[in-house]
Amino acid sequence: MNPPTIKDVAKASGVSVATVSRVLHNLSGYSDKTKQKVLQAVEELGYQPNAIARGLINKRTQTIGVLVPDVSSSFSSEILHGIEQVANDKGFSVIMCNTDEDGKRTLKYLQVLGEKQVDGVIFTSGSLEDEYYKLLKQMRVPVVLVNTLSHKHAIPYVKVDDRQASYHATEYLIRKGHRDIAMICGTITDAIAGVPRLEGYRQALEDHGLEYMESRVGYGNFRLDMGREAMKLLLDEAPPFTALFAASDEMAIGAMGVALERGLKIPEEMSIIGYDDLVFSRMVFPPLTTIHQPLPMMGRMASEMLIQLIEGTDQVSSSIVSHQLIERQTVRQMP
Amino acid sequence: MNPPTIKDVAKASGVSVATVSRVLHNLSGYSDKTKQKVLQAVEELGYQPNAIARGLINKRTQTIGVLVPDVSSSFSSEILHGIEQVANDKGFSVIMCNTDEDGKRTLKYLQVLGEKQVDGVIFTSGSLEDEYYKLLKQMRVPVVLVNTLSHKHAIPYVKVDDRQASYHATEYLIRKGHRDIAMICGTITDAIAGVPRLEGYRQALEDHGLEYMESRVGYGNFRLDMGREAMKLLLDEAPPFTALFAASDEMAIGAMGVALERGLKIPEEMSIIGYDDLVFSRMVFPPLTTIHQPLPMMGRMASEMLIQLIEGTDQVSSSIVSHQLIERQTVRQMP
DNA sequence: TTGAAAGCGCTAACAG
DNA sequence: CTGTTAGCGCTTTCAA
Repeated sequence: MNPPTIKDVAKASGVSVATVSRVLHNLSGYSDKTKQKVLQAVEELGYQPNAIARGLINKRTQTIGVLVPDVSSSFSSEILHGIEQVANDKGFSVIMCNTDEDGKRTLKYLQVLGEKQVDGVIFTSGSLEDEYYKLLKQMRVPVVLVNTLSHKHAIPYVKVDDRQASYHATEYLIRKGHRDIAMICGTITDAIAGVPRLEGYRQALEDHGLEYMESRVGYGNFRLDMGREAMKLLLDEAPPFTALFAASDEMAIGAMGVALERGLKIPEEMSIIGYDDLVFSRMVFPPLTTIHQPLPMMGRMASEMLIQLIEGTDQVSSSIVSHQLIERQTVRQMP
Repeated sequence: MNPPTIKDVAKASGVSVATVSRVLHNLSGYSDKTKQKVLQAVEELGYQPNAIARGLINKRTQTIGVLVPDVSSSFSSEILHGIEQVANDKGFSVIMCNTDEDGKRTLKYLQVLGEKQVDGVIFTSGSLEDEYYKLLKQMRVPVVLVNTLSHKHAIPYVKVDDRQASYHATEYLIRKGHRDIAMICGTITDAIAGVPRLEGYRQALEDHGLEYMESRVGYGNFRLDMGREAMKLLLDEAPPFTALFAASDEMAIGAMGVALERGLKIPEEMSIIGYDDLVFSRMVFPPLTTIHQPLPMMGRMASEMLIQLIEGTDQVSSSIVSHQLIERQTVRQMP
């Protein structure tokens, strides 16, 4: 048999569907006796409201869509976790969309989210292309950005100040007595996460009277393997350096591996500072000193903002969350 | 204005909604001319079908629910990634539910998934309690299990043979010449992932004429910190050992950290083999030798099975996927 | 080749 | 306090 509907409950309890609906929503307008009857029927039939039917009428699905570049990365999944947490608390489900950083896929997801009538969407990490924006606009639902932002469109976001954080990391190395500091930066075509980090590094160097040397910066894509490659290149071809700032923990750890393989002691002979503070950064040995981004919290904040918007708040303001420098054991104090 | 509906398209193209529906679904029964008109109207209005309304009628939402204990863990998110991938390919969205291994939350999620009329659910890692089963049954949709199984209920699953894999890991250590082998096993109350791994270890020892010593097994909960604690205890109180088998990579890495902190060289003075092969296990230094579980693939398989079931296949068979021993650099060949 | 109409399960006036 | 009814946007007979 088919699952029981509100009609079945009505019949079983001898009242109308309207009344059933009323007691289900705790509205007023029925006697205590009917309430009992209805509740009992609900119980007996094992009735569950149909959220689809409800959504059709309310124009609310209590569902949000979240786009992430790669769920299986620690980075994305920590944010996702935060998002899911508050969404669930506030009665929203999350449809998770793994874009693979692929435009086609992203577009398709947006399309589907639209058709599924999600109440809002959270877009994480990556640049919000015009095409995306167009679709998003078309779906007429609130959007919030996490770990990215749009210069072109006024969309609320949650993000740390990369430039400042990079500056902080570099300056820390300088304070520790390092004067020859290399950097492995992320995708350089990435205006959001790539460029500002490089700038922060450069600025810190200059502010402290240290020369910025193009030959001391390697380029990666934030991932481990590119961190390794960049480190090899740096070690082979750059002017010698005693410290390295990597624009992501993955790259830092990759670089660390290369250094260790070459017999360099960390931090005695090579200091390394990362960026992100992924969960496993404290697991490696020696534990990685890094810039902490409060990923789960950023997810939670985004979720909260989005839901406020959904519930009718006109405006929420973007949030620059503060990073934190976590000292562990990969940076040495120079004599 | 409200988003355009099929009615608007009908009006704009001067035909009935039935006809619009027909061309949208590529059914037969309209002239080429009408088709053009309709398509043009769709285009002009920017019409998007409403999947909610569609779902109400079809009793199909093209959505599945996935329950994971902790998205932010590498373990869960790798499986999730696999699931999402094929789901998306086959036109399904995934609602992700983070249970936190909490019964109440799980129950609530199941409830919501039921109300949202998902077409199926995938349950990962953890024991399928009777209460869960009851709700699942009530929602009348197919279910598949990943990285767990149910002895009580006949539900298809995808899983590696833990006992065998543990045996394999232990035997490998023995082949490498180790005779004093400790183990850190997972939650011992976990009949699915805990006990069998311990048994495999024990069996391997016995089959090779080695004594199984209760004092050489530590207990953890699969997580890093417990791995650390267990290792400390083992190092302090167990009879000396040259090799360790940890029932999860996290614990292996935790144990590795402790060994390293105490000045033990890995693998020269302490060999370690893990279990899972999480992405970061190759990132640590030295890279971890471990039992590989094809997590993303298991996710993909589960997704495929579930969708087959949804599309009407009567039965699918459970799948014991094979593990693989990945030799990296944490196990030493004894002289 | 087309359209009218019933109805999916529910909510929300409106009328008693 | 309670029931009737008109949709929500769509699919699908059934007739034309």
